[in-house]
Amino acid sequence: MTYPVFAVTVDLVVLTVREGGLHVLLVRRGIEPHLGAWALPGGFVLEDEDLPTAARRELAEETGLAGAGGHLEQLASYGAPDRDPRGRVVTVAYLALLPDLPVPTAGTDAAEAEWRPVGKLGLAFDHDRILADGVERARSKLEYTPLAAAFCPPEFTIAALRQVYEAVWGESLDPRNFHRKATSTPGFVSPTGGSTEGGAGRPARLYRRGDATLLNPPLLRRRPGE
Amino acid sequence: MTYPVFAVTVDLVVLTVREGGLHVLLVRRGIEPHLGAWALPGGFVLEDEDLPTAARRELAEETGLAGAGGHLEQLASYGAPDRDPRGRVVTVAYLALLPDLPVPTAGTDAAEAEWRPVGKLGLAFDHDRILADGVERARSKLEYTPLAAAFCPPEFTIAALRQVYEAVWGESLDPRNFHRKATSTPGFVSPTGGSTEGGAGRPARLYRRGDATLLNPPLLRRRPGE
DNA sequence: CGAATAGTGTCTGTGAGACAATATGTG
DNA sequence: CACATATTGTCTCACAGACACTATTCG
Repeated sequence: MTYPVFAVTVDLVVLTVREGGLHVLLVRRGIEPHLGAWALPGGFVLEDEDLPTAARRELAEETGLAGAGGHLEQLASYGAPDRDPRGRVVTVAYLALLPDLPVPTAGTDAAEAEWRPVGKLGLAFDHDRILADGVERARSKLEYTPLAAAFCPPEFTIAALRQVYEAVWGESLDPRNFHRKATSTPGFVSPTGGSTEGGAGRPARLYRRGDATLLNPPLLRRRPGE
Repeated sequence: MTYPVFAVTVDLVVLTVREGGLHVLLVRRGIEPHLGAWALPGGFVLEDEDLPTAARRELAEETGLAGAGGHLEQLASYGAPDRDPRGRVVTVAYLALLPDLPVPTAGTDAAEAEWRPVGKLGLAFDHDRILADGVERARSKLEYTPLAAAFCPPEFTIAALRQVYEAVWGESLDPRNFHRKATSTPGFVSPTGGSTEGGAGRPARLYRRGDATLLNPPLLRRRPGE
């Protein structure tokens, strides 16, 4: 008895916060199918390569940045029979959260790459769906984990952390209550001792990411209409 | 340029609550590799078959039960190069939550099938890891979703629902506080109007699953040592 | 009635959210 | 000093958890 043959790819939902909004890294496809369309970065899993390894390799190739302080996790897999005209292709999607970084370099298969605000983007394949799943995952994870810090540089202010929440959730939070919550939740952030300088207003203390993996208690977003 | 060829399987973490504990459905393998070892039920994805379709088909084949009131969702994918000696096999694991049902019938590839309490089981392939991920997912989901009802028959009592939580989380909950919480959280359960009869003590009202997809506020478990 | 289980009421502590007040920089 | 931003304090309400109490059935 024989079984169908598949190709396996990894696709990346690479998110960052810039200009007050959540942005995703897209590449313009340089090969068929969907030549010229925008798509999530990704590529085939190689012989003898594990899935997380493939994801990290693609991330490095497409962004030129080896997960500098960011976060990478598996999102979900997609394998509808007609999702790729070349044949049966199952893609394992990964979600990456990165600090705001210079415009990425295009990879081998990609003619161009750029950050785009998340939304209805008309991407190649089933990438709109994958992006939507990734954004929803990121929104949820900010509630229960300290991952918002993955969007920040190694040292950051409480205000910067709050702006991450505001950008990802698309709602504004009270700076005073957020400050108290962030600094009092065990393991969320830890002070570096340093402060900002040169800006307007009182200097802010700097923090780095704490050692907790789960926020307790969580930081729940407002649930619209429930 | 050519790319590696994979086989794709779906494996199922099928959980139920029986005898006060969380149990997983295992099959004894009837073919190589790992002939005779216990493993999660699963099989190859067929030509022209979507991943959720394959998962539902395997669930029906291995349990003889077409998701009667239960719940099925994708868990994660596993694709280490050496996870299957036959070659590159990526498996997409699905998590199924079912009410307690009669002992399942063995499927085509399985010599036997039975419910086993979850724990360290020494399963074939990387199935111990997959099982652990599935159990952890189930534990988390009970906090934020009304999925505990997927472990119950269509109509159930609040006490039965509480026993699901106690079994999955492995801790005991105050029946009175749980009752108030379950009945006051919007969309968690809705009364059928009926009651139990014949048992000891006051009859309990019957409920069915509510229409909420997310519990608000959530029902948080005790976090050990955080 | 007594045992058993279902369901309600009350109290207390914690934390979220609204918002006043204070601290400490820059121009 | 005026202004801007950071940080702390106070008040109130909602809810979790502890637990007394009432309700309803069976034997």
